[in-house]
Amino acid sequence: MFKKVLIAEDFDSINIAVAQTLELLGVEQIQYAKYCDDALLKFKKAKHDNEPFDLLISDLSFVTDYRKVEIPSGEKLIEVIKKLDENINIIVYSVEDKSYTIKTLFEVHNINAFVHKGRNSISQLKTAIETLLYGKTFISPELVHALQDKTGKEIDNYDITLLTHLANGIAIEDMEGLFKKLNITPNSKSTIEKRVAKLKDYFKASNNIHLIAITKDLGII
Amino acid sequence: MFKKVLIAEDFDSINIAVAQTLELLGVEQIQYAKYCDDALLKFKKAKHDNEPFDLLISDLSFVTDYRKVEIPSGEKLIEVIKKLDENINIIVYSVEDKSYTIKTLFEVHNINAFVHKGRNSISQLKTAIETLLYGKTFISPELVHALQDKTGKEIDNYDITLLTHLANGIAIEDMEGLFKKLNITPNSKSTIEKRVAKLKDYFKASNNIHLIAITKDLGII
DNA sequence: TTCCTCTTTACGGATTCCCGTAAGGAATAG
DNA sequence: CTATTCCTTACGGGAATCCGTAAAGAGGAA
Repeated sequence: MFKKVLIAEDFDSINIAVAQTLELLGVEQIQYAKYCDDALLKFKKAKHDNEPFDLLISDLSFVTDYRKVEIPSGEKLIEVIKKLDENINIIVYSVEDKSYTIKTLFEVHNINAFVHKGRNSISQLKTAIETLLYGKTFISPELVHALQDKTGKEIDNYDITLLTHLANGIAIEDMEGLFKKLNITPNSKSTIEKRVAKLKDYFKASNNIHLIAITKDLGII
Repeated sequence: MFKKVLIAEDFDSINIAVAQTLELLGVEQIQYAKYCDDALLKFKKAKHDNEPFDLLISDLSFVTDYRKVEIPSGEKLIEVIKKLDENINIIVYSVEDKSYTIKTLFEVHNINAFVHKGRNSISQLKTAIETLLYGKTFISPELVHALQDKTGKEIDNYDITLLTHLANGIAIEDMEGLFKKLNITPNSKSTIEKRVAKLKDYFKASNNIHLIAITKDLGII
């Protein structure tokens, strides 16, 4: 079993549950942090003391509050920690279900497991930990499709920028001028109209209002 | 202290933490349900057995999965349970922070407390429970502002219906016919246009797209 | 009733959206 | 080199929107 585990998670209730789970699994040393910055500090201190963590369990999104932070997200935290310790095991424990994000975590950041917060996530977390001990990777069953799914690959940053400005009340009429000012290309009214039409087609929206409602519901903007 | 508490919450990790908290507070009987439908069943059974719950702690949003459910949300669950037992204490434990939603919960559904899931929500939950024992209501400090927010007071059901259909892609052109079919008055294109204009003015939206984006963000639709 | 006010309808013009077609330009293949 | 393809840009017409004004209807008070 892992000896020393670090939990990075902002919600106190989830911290309690994960810590309890680790205890029941026989983990001897459990530490947790509600901010990524604190997690990094604890990680560095442990490494410096020659008692490094052998497992990190991290959330992805952290609520921003009054406190000013350096590391805003779990993804960034993982990136930083991986640079400091190539061999640490990492489990992401998150509500995230976007295939693009999950794919990036495995393929770019080399995480070992992705456990999807949900109705049975604690037992999945246990399974993930045991799977890691055998040197294998784990992903929640309901998300295995995400690794081969290509949804989201077709929506790029340009689309998201466009949708965001649309949702902020910018008329397509004015989008051309705005994009030119922001140095975003392509920026002709015609191409912008075409791109919006493509998005409407893609999301099966009947008009621009519908499109914004749908993409907001999907959390794309 | 409360004797018998029902938890309605889909995430297992949060269920564990809330149950542990209740135990530490000395609650004797704790039951939990991961689906609203199950929560209602347990509630009815307890009432039928003459051993009713005296407190419900409920989430608001429940992830939909393969299972077909009757009650999709915590709000609906609260509505149903309140009809069966006028006097039950209700704590909503949710990540929700939209003032309209929170205000509705207190003013329409008469909940007793709203605890905002976050970094210190478990201690807030304890405070909420103790506050309820004194017959008072509780809301997380970071959300007290939500209750005095004026937004939503002047928005009636007609507006919400209109906005919802707009968000579903119905053109104003077709709204007149739809409203007549649904026996909603007023239903002339002109009046509908005026109402939409009023809403745009109220929410400071620059066009209909912007309007839908804003009202979706506020949780009105 | 008559006056007054508020709401609902009706109508029209200016603007914007929506959706075609077509031309211009860059990259690639043969 | 030309041919092809893909992307961008230009332009125009019909549809829907946005935003006025004005008329018709509903309800209340005296």
